[in-house]
Amino acid sequence: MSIQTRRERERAEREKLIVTAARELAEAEGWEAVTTRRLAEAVEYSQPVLYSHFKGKDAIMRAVAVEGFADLAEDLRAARTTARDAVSALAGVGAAYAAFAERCPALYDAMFRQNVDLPFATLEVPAALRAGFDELAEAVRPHARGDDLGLLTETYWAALHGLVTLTRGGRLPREQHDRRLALLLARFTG
Amino acid sequence: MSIQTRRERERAEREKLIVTAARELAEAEGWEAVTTRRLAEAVEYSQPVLYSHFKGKDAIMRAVAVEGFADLAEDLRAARTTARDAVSALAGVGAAYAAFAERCPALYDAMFRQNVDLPFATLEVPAALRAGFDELAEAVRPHARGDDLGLLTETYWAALHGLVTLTRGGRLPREQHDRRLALLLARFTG
DNA sequence: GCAAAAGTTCTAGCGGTGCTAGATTCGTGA
DNA sequence: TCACGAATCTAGCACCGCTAGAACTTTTGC
Repeated sequence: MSIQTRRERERAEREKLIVTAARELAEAEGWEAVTTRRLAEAVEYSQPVLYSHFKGKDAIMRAVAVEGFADLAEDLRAARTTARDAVSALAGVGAAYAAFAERCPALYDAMFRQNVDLPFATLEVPAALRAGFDELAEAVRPHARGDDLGLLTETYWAALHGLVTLTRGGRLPREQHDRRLALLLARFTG
Repeated sequence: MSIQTRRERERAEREKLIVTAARELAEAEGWEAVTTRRLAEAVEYSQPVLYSHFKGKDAIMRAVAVEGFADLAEDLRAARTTARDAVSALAGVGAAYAAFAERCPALYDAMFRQNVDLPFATLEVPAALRAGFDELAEAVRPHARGDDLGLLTETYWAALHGLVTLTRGGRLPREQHDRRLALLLARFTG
């Protein structure tokens, strides 16, 4: 049992190394710079090793995304629990969400912009994702009035996502970003 | 002057042909299927001809996007002008926007998801883009209350964009799409 | 009318991509 | 010590965006 477990441990460590290297390279130079050759060089293995861990490049991006869900959930939780009242809680999670996207653009892309099919609707991965969504939902709850909480949270999330992605794509001028967040907040807090 | 103008006309026609072929191929099989080789084959010219019209593949996508701005503006205008009242006008442009994104996903991607720098903030291209934004703004105006109209319109637009992209990326279940639009509407009409 | 010049389009190829088959090296158990 | 099985690498496939230079066509000057 010893040799086998050591091997499995080493394998897991190397997998983690790949994911971390991919994330760092993506954050430093964008996902288009994350090629299998450069990634293999970064972890000091040959390309085929990547494929013994992941089915392909998309699967690596997905693994990076899953890491990100946990980070985001943490940020949102911190923002919500330190807020004084219901309004500032919703404002806080909104600002935290936008700040996360700003701070880790490549990670955010892997999580929410990648076209590849993440198991969003399934039960497997989304533990951390679900946690993040629940944080949003708790912040939204006091302002739900009669509306369906899940749907309203999804709508608030979508609005944040839209603001974040349009701003980063150069479609919205960054200067007024905070004012747009404030407008959104006002409409959701009534 | 005759020969010269005929040449220019033929050149313009071929350019139009390239853009149309790119748009159709993208809509049929997605942008990842639009390679310079396949596109050249579709217009029955060799690859380098594409580069005598456009600087590169990104420039072709941009040309497709510009076409789309005009189409979208038209849809939004139709939706707004046929609405009975201020609330149904805002609902109408929202639904029209979402329908456009649903009907022409590849075109929508070129317009609003592509990372390449479209001159959004400049004065050159955005005639049609500006027209579309103005339609949104006119629909938002009656619900602006004291808020800055431009910023509020941008916020509404971003919310629509978020709903549309998250839904298409599989992040939000499509079934409840209309209910989310309704919730967004309710929050913006107060 | 015809060769030279100008302009246009093509063939062929560069360096890169994601991915993989088959050779090779390595740690392991008899 | 050595044969075996697993882990890893080398080398290569088909494709990508893009371009230099050859080949062809059209226009021009005589």
